[in-house]
Amino acid sequence: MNSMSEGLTKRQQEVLAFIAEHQQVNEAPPSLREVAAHFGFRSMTAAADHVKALRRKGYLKHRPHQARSLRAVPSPSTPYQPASRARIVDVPVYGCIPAGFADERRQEDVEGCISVDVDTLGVKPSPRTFALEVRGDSMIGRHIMEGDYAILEHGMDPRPGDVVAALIDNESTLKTFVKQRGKPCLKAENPKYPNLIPAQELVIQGVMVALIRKVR
Amino acid sequence: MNSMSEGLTKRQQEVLAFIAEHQQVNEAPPSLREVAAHFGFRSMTAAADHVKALRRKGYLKHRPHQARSLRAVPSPSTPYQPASRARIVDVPVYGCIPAGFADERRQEDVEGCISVDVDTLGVKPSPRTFALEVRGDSMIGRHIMEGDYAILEHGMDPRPGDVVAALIDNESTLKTFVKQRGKPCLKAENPKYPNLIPAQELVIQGVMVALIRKVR
DNA sequence: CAATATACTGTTCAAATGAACAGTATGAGT
DNA sequence: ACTCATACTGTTCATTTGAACAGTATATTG
Repeated sequence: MNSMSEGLTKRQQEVLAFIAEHQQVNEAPPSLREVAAHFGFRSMTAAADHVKALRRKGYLKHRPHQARSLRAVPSPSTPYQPASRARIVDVPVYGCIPAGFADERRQEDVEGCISVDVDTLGVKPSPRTFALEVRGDSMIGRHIMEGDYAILEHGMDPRPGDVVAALIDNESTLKTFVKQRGKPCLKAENPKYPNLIPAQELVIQGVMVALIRKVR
Repeated sequence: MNSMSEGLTKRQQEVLAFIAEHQQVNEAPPSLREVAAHFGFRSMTAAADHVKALRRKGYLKHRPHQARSLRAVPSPSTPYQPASRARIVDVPVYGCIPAGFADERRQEDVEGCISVDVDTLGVKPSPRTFALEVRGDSMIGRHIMEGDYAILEHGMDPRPGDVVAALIDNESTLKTFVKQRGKPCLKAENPKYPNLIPAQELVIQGVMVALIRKVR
C-alpha cells in the first residue's frame, strides 16, 4: 500500500530500467531531457512525471536541483541496479604466488583484478581472498578448464574433496585435497598426472570457493 | 614525456583525490563550483584550471558541456584506489524463460540476482543479459556442471561452437550451436543425449558469455 | 458520476553548471 | 631575460537542467 510495495506500470518499469541502465553504461544517470528523448517524448514533463511517480513509490532517489542526481534504489525486481558497493570485492589475480604468502603479496605478481559480489559467490570478503588463472588441464576431471579463474580463500581448513592451490616447484597449482589412510594428500584430477603428493610437504595457499569462466 | 607519464603537482593530486573521493562518497562527481568551494577558491576558474591540467595529463575525462561528468581515469602511477571503477551489474537469474522472451520477462520467473563486474566478464551490460542456473549434466562435455550459473546475452548471433540457451519442451536448456551440412543445429555435450536438433525449430534465447560456479 | 492516477504536449523560469576572457603573481627551466 | 606552467581572482555568457504551470485524454475506482 505504501512506498516500495506499490506496483509499477509497464511504462514506469521501462523508465526505471532505462535510468538504471544509463547509469551503468554511461557511468552517469540521464537528465530528464535525455529520458524524454530516449522515449520520444516531446515534453520533458512526461519524463519528469514518471520520475516523480517512481520517486513517490520509492524506486528512485535524487538530490533536488542537482543535475544528474537520479539514483535507482536497490530492489530485487530491478536488474541493473548498482549493488551496494560494500558487497563488491576486488580480488587480485596472481599468476604465481611466492612462498611467503600471507606476509607479502607483491604487487608485481598481480596480473589484474576481478570484482566479485560477495552474496553471489557466497564468500566472505577478506584480504585473504584471491584469484588464480588456471593453467593446464590438471583439474579437468573437476571441470576446471585452462583460462578459468579460481577464487580462493587463504587460511581455510581444507576438507577432503576440496580443490586447493598448492605451491609445487615454485608454482601455484590446483589439486584436490584428499585423505589417504588418514594422511592428507593432493591429487590431480587428470589421469595424465597420477601422482599423489603428501600434503605435509607443501604449502597450501588456499581453498577454492568459486570459479569464473569467460567464454567467447 | 607526454600524457599520463607526466607527474602531478601536490595541488593537482589533492584535486584529483577530492574528485575521486567525492565520486565514491556522494555517488556523483563534483561540479566545478563544488571543487572550488571545497578548496576555498573564490574563483571557479581555479578549479577549472586544475581539472584542465588533469585532463591534459590524462588523469581525468569528462563529457563536454555535461554536468557532473568528471571521471577519474585508472592510472598505475597514482594511488587513488578507485573502487568506484568497478561497474557492477545485477543480472537476473531465471529458472525458466517463457517463449515470448524479449517482450516480457516476468518478474515471477526471476529466481534471484547475481552481480557481475562488467570488466571482469567482458560483457557489456544490457537488458538482454541474463543468467540461468544450469540443470542437468547435458553440457558436461563442455565442463559446465549442474548448479553452475551461465551468463547469457540475448539477441547475439551464435557462432558454431557457442553454447546457447534454447527453449525445448517449454524449458530453457543449454546446447552447443553447430552447423551440420550448412544447417544450424543444436547438440548436447553428453553422450547420453546424442540427438541433434535442427535449430530452426526452436527459439534460441541467448548465447553464453560467461560462467560462474560456487563451490563449497 | 466524481475523483484519482496515468500518460502525455507545450511553454516558461530560474538555478546549476561548464566554459571562456582578462588579469596578477610565482617559480622553474632555457 | 624570456617563456611557460602553476595557481589563483573576478566576471560574464551560454547551456544544461530541474522544476513548475496550464492543458488534454484515457482508464480505473469508489
